[in-house]
Amino acid sequence: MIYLPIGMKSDTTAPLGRPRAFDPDAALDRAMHVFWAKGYEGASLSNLTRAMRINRPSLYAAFGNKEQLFSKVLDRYMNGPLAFFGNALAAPKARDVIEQIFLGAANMPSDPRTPAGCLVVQGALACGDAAGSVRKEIGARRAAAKAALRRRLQRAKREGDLPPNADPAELSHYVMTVLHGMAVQGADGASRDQLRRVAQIALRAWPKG
Amino acid sequence: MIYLPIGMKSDTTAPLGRPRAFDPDAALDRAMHVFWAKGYEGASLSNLTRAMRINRPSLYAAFGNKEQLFSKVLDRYMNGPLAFFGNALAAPKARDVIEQIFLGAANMPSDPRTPAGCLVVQGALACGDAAGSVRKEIGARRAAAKAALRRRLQRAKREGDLPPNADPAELSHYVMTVLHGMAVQGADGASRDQLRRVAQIALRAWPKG
DNA sequence: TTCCTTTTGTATCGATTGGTATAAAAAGAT
DNA sequence: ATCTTTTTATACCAATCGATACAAAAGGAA
Repeated sequence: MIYLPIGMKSDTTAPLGRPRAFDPDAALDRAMHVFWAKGYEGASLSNLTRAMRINRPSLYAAFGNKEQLFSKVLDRYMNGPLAFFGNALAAPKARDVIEQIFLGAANMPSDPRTPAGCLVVQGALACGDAAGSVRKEIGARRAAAKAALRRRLQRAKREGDLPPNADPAELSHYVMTVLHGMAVQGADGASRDQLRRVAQIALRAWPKG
Repeated sequence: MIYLPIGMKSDTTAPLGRPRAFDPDAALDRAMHVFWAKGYEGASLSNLTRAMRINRPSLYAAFGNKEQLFSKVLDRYMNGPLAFFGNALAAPKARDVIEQIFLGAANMPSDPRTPAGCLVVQGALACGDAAGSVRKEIGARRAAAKAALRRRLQRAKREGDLPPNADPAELSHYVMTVLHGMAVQGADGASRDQLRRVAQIALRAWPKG
């Protein structure tokens, strides 16, 4: 047995066994589109494998099962189409944070090849008992986003970026409400311009400097 | 053959054949709760018949099939839990219309025996191909509600109840966005008070005077 | 009673669901 | 070349899906 220096050669060589014939990330992207368009329950394994261009055993070997595949797709969705949310939190002023969040959501229907609406909203809002854990996980993602926004607004209040009578918890609740509502409008086919106008009106509710 | 005077006796006598052992409206209410909690796809025929306390052939004889049952449930839902929407349109001033709509939505989680969220939002937002027509119908209901609100706001503008620069179409779009967002919050377990506070903030976006 | 009509309960239909057993194929290791 | 390891493809599994066939049951009409 020879102990190789860490990260010199062993991790650049091909792993043992027959190599994969597909790119897992590309397959995840295709699975994301199916879940996005049909929801967790509406997406069957036949739908998924056909879109991912792999067969069932490959899917189970690479991603576990349908539920774990959905979870990995969710991770990819948060870091992809929903990355604008985390980026917006880095804006210097609270109002810019909100504006970026609203405009980011309004820009989602920009890619016509992308399904309408938001995976985190329409993926598993109401579902059967078998999908209960998926429903809880997707709800936890929504709750985490709201909590991150609330913390950002709490910071803004400490910095004097929000009026003393402003309530970060209530404001974050309002912003998430508009955001989720825009997701439903998007699922109904609302255009980017329509969503932008809604965002503009929603911003009027924001507390004045 | 004897021609009876219309509405005198023939419609008060029991119809031919074995009488029904269940109340169709009560069965519809029970089906509504199942669809409301699990969505169209997540509600199986076994779920439905167990809750409705009838067996499959009775369901098909009385309501057609699953899709037609859902449609009848939707009608009942619009005239029941969602009646506050149509009532709100009758308010004399536009701002009161919106306030009643928001507060009516906020009051929906008042009955703890009732499922969380809104059937018209979470019933079939994203679903498989088999439920495509249901998805279209439920989307048409949302569009009809938005159109009714838009017409009400157009009337308000004609009556001088809205500023000249206000756009009824955009405002109705905004109100529906908040409304649908509140439905998602409700599905996530938001309380009546939380939704009321959101409604209060959302009202700040309404055009002044 | 003897029809006639409708509902009820049981048992089942073919199709589809998520998930696997199995063996051939494709690579590196020895 | 042979062994090992992993992935591929085919075929299949039990369970559940929405939907029905069938006959017994329950009423009014004659």
